[in-house]
Amino acid sequence: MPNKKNLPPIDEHLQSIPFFTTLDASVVQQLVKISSQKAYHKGDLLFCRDDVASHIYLVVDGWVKLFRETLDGDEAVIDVVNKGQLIGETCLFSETNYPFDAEIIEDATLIVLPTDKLRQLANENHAFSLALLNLLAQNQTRHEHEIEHRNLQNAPQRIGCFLLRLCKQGQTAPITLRLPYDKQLIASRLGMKAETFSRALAKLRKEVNLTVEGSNVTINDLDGLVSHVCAACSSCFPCQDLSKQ
Amino acid sequence: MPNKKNLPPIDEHLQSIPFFTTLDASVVQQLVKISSQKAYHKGDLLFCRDDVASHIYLVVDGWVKLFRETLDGDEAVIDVVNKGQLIGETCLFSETNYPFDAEIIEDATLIVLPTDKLRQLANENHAFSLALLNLLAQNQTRHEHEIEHRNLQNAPQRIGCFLLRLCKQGQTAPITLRLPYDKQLIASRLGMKAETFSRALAKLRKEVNLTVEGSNVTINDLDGLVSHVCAACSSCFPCQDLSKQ
DNA sequence: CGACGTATTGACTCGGCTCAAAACCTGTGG
DNA sequence: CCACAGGTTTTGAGCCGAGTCAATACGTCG
Repeated sequence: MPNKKNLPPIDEHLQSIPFFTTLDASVVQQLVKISSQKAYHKGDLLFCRDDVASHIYLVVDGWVKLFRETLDGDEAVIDVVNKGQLIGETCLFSETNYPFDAEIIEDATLIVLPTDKLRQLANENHAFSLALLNLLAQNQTRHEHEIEHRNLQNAPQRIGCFLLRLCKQGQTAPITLRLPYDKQLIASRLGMKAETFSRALAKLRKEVNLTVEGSNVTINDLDGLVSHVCAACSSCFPCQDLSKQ
Repeated sequence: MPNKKNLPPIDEHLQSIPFFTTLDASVVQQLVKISSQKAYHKGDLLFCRDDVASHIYLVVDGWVKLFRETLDGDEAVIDVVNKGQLIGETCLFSETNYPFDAEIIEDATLIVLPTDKLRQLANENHAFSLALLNLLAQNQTRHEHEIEHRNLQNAPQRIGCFLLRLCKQGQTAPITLRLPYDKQLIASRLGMKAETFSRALAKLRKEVNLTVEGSNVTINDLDGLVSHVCAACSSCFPCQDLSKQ
């Protein structure tokens, strides 16, 4: 599954990842020393729930689905993460085993970090702990919003919200964007079924003037979309806290 | 609203709170020095969303509702917290203003901690940062489960899950417990309406043999309840990770 | 006892789910 | 270049769980 060929050096990517930019050079150097970079392909299973968490991962590129399966065979998508996000970071502290399954859903490049070394680094290096605190605090806020969204927004609104979060800060008027992974998965990511997604997107299309062609979506009336979506939310676009999805 | 009369010394409570027991005496002393303890009454508003987060709080006793309001006037309950839980801790790091409203819903005693001092302590004291990391990591896992629950469990199952989490580790056979706050709020905490709660509890009562008298609930068939509830969840009772609600 | 807040019940609506069929894509091999 | 196979997405019909609104019951406190 993983391959190691033809990857640019780790340092090169680190600049562009928010989590690392707050760290000073010496810590980054230590991180580079203990980490490696690997490429993964769509469909690869990164790890399973309850496996001992020997490594945690930082996404350089691509998309990874984090999910759980119930006894009934149902699946809950906890999150779908991309560039700049850590995977399995809770295992550095509160638990030793992964709390979910992780699957690559778009070809990905990940930085692989051994848990024990990282734990040690956190114990020895105060600055690194503080960076992690920042990250976890941000995650917490993000999760709280997620709970709110799944509670108060209906299907079309959740989709609209998802689209808005794909927009780059400061874009205007007609915005065309490409859905980052297939509709099936976006549906689960938003806590609905694929059929519901399809119908809800169609509804949204009419109500706020979207153009949909395959996985390209154009927002023709940004203000209209915002007022439709953000009425059922406690924050309003552009919701900075949530910029990282 | 808050009053200061007749409260036992802070130190006395700290022993019993998990977050503090991992800290060594010197840190606890520092915390005691900068903190005060206050009593609040049902209905008090602790703080509002977007207020500058001058203090964060540790619950010694009582229940506090954390919630958000949308433009539409709808309300989403993010969490309802009690003994041992921190309130507003994300404001130490990722943001300066409270991300939700907080209201006292059962008479409460809180330890009040000034944000700036606490931030300073985290910056100076590595052990304290590590304790916070632990806490935030635990929170994250808890929130991820919450997302799963609201996704996969139906109303009766969510109620059953709530009841199970009220059980103390190791209890058996007929367990009687008292609902910690009114049914209206439990309903919102579980992401449903009061009427739905009422009907769903009635349904659960028949299906797994509960006895309900006002706010006292007796679980007559623990295994039955567990198998009914935990089928729609990726964890199974007793789900240790979630012990703190 | 009456009054108010909380909880339950009833009748109805509606959003999202299920299952099944059709349409649409994309890539492959002839 | 077309035909076909596989997956993905859309559409349709019907169902069911949860929400809504309004009325009733219950409890508790004055």
